[in-house]
Amino acid sequence: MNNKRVTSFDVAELAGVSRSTVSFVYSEDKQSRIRPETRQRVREAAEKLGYYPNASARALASNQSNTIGLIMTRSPRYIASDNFLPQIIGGLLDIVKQEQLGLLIEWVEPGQQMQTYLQLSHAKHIDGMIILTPRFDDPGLNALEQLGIPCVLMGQIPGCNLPYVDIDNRSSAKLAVDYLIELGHHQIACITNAATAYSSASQRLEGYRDALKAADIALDESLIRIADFDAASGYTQMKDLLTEYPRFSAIFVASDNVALGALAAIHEAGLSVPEDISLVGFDDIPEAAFYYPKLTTVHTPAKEIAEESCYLLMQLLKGETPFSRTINIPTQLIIRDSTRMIERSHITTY
Amino acid sequence: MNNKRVTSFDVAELAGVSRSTVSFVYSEDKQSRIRPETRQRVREAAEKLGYYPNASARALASNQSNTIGLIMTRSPRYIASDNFLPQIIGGLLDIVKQEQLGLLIEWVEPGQQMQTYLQLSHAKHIDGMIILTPRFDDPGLNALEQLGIPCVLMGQIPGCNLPYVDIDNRSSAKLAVDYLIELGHHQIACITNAATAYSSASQRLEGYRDALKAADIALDESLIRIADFDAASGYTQMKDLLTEYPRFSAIFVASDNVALGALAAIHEAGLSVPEDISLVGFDDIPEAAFYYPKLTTVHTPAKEIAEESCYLLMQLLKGETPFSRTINIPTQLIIRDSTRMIERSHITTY
DNA sequence: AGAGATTATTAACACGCGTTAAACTACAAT
DNA sequence: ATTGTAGTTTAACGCGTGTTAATAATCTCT
Repeated sequence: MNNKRVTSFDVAELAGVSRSTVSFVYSEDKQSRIRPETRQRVREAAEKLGYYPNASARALASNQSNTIGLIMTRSPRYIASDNFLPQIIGGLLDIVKQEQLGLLIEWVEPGQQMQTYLQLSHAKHIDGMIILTPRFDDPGLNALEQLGIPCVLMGQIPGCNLPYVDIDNRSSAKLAVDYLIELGHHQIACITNAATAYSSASQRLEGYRDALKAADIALDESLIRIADFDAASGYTQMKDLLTEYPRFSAIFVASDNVALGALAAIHEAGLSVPEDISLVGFDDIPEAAFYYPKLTTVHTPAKEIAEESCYLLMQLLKGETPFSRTINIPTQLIIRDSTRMIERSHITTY
Repeated sequence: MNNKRVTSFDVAELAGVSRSTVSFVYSEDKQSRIRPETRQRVREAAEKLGYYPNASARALASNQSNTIGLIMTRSPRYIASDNFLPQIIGGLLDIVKQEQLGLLIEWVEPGQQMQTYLQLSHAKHIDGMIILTPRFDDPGLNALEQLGIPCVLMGQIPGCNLPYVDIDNRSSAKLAVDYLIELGHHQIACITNAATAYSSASQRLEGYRDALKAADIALDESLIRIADFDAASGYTQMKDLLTEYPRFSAIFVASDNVALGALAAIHEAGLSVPEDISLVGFDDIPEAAFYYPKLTTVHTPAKEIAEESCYLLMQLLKGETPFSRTINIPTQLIIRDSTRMIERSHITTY
């Protein structure tokens, strides 16, 4: 670095105007106040000097950082193997670029939520935040709600009045299991996508229960396993299920990531999908269409969720009252090759 | 928001000290200057008032934002289906949290690189940046180099003197193809991980060429296909390869993501891996061990790469001269189930 | 041409904190 | 008591920009 930083003062000097004028040129909304030829002169001077407005100074003076935060509620270890995440990030990056915003990524440790949220919002490094996969047991959410900090949840927490964008996990899961039942399956296992402290996990599990109930199938708790976001956990849980309690002809795995592991365990046991076991996943991550077999799964429009969350947050930031503080994105069951009608031989009598 | 923001002035007042003292308490390095009991009083006052130092003001005054940027060189569409990315982000998040830094994510449009880099660094929203998968044809890199902006490449560009952290793509790829040759394969196809403008793609392709050359196998250009990061492109390219030129017994796919699509195309053609075609991937993403069949692939320590990049950048930020400005992380061939000795019947004579 | 109305520009303060150099305190040594 | 000294604290300035209220320039209309 040889030469000093270029400030708006230098630009003003070169353009023969005052610093305020330069500032006005750079705040888009009031452009009408500046005569076009003056603005042109300022822009040229800025270009010549290589002037870029200092973000920190702007943030300090205007009290907004033009940056939003994406807050994740799990540790990096689980972030590293989440194939749903890139879709969210991609979706956000798209909008954020259009809107000239920055995107800051953070994660919170369980037990530190309250402090982290408060710090993030008060430090004003970010103007607002999007919280990915919120947890029931997060005491920080109440604080956010009471303090009225701009915030959008990606996922819904019952009893929490924060704005959110989500799919209807429960009915979507029911849809998936309904389909298995429709194919003639009665003994249907379930592996969750994550610990039930995560709202999406417990809601999907509820949907599974709903479907069984609606079809008058007795719930067998031993057919339920809890996974942990990634394929490895799906593998473990499926293996366990197959050795402990192998009497099921179909399974609902509440996350494609987890389903990949489950598939591996099934193959390893010498069984095949869908011949021996029908499997329905959840999320429809881009890879699901290329798994072996191609996954029947619930399509979750990740990009849309990201976009809606972002727009909703932006409305809150502008102080506008959004049309609705809660947005539900419809899902859709995608039928591919991992499911089929039950074989006669699989039907066990009670 | 009912009450005004709490500033260091308020804390100072309540603690009965001056604002400077508060500031000293919050800058760790000079804590020795403040008497423990005074510091205690300040901390208590801060706690009572709910004081959090304003990030923008700090950044402005100290000329450092304590935030680093992760810059991606492709569009959100390709970010959304990159399963290598979460590992990088997870790795960075880990370090960044320990070091109390922020992580800002950005992407650059081709053609806008120069401007984007300059803006990012001059606006001082970030102190330095990590550029993921740099491209040969990126004119912005020169600018970064000449201006001496703190920056680390994740990936190496020949002729570019910016600090980097990378694996040896070329020799790693050679290793993979050597293994196929060792198994008796002579007709070996290749699908790249991305366009050859990305250094990793062209380097891996070079490694493929090296291996063939070393084994005196004539290079057949028609066995080479260019993919585009994701499974979909792998599927397309493989399908094309199988219809256009089906005479190969093995294939090197320079990315596990792409390999997943390739596998699907192979299955769809009624062939199987490794019986009909042996396949070696690259990256060893966490899912590779659960693909069907489990992928033989080159393990790329993503977490380590992320960590080393982060540490290297931090050294540059502190003005320290790092032990080495270029770091190479060793890779390792992981042998699983997607490769095997060639069948006699596959050996064609020339 | 001159008063009034409009528009363009500027001066001056504010944003909240880091940091240097100076001022103050307490205490030991003279 | 005075001086010296190390240890604490503070006053005051600067970081680069946004924004308001006031001033200057331009235009409109009679």
